[in-house]
Amino acid sequence: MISAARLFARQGARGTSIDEILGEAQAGKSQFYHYFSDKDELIRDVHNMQIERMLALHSVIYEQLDSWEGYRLLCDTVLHLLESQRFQNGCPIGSLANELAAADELVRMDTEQYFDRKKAAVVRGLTAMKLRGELRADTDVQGLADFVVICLQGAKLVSKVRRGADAASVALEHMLKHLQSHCV
Amino acid sequence: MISAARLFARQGARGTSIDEILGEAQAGKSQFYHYFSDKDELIRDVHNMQIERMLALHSVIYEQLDSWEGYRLLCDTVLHLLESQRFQNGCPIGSLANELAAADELVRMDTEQYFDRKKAAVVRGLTAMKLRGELRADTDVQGLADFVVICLQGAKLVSKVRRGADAASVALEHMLKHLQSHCV
DNA sequence: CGAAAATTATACCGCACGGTACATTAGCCC
DNA sequence: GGGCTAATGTACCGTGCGGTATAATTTTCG
Repeated sequence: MISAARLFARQGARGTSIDEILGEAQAGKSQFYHYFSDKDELIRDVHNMQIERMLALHSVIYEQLDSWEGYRLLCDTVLHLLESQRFQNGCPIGSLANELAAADELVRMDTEQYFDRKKAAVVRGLTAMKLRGELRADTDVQGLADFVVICLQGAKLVSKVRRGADAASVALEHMLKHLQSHCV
Repeated sequence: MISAARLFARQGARGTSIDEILGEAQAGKSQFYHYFSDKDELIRDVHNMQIERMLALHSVIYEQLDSWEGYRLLCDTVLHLLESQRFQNGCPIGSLANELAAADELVRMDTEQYFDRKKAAVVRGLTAMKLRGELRADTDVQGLADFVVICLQGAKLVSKVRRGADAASVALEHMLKHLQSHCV
């Protein structure tokens, strides 16, 4: 399954055959159909695994989103993750969602929930700052959280196409600046 | 070819068979292989057509990016385009790039150029405003242009997953606000 | 008209893919 | 050990796919 995840991130789900996965995982077909009913189920399971994996990986950061250092850390972490794969993969969740959102409603909904949870983390952080009086009282926390999610997702897509972090990192810098413009 | 474009936008390139395209286009296989050497060539041609089509469709708006009304018009147009397809397609160029950037270097490079041209339009507009003294002299025009491209791309992806424009439109509103924060 | 060239229809090929059948092994409980 | 179930190996099947061959049709133009 982790082989599948890696291949899906690189080539997409439809661009990866079951045999290819099994080849890399050194497994036979019988094992596959013992654990999964069909390819769609594998895809959904892999996708959910990636979602949980990503949320877990960033959980520590998500708890720091009540400070600008937290947001900077978030951006840096995202960029480093992209760089560690030489900008060839982009966002595994976003990529798979983009590929299959129209074809597989379950994938679409799971991805929507992923965005919701990511957004919720930002909302928590910004709300805490607001309550502490660090942000102006009229700050649109919900809207800013959507803004952050969209910027991150866009940055990951563009860095994949550009095979580099330059545009993404400077854009995220502007995202940060906009957040900070809501300081009292 | 316009049938192919429509199907690719809905189901992705790999999720669309040649026969399916020919069925909708009411054409035979011989015609296809008369005009294209293989499926990859069709994909690239469709992709380039979409790029030119999109740039042409927005060319009037791109000339107005030296005013905030221009940027608002850009956001509104993008959102309306998404809505007109009931948020099922997202960005045809971004989606195809996301699907094939890793597999087809030509698609990747064409998409990169598309981003470049989009960015250039923003750079032109902002530079004009800067020269007119409407923007602060230290405004990072290049960075802001990357920022705009990334926000738009992210907004299109998220609206596709969310099947709605709410998050996207509020995020683009914040993008606008950030741009305007560079006023003198 | 009539030959040459471009265009279209249709039947077909090879194959890689998703999925199945069935035999074999390994673990487990009594 | 012996019987039972879960796990694995492997050979195979049907089909939908990308792509080809070839013939029929239309168009072009002298």
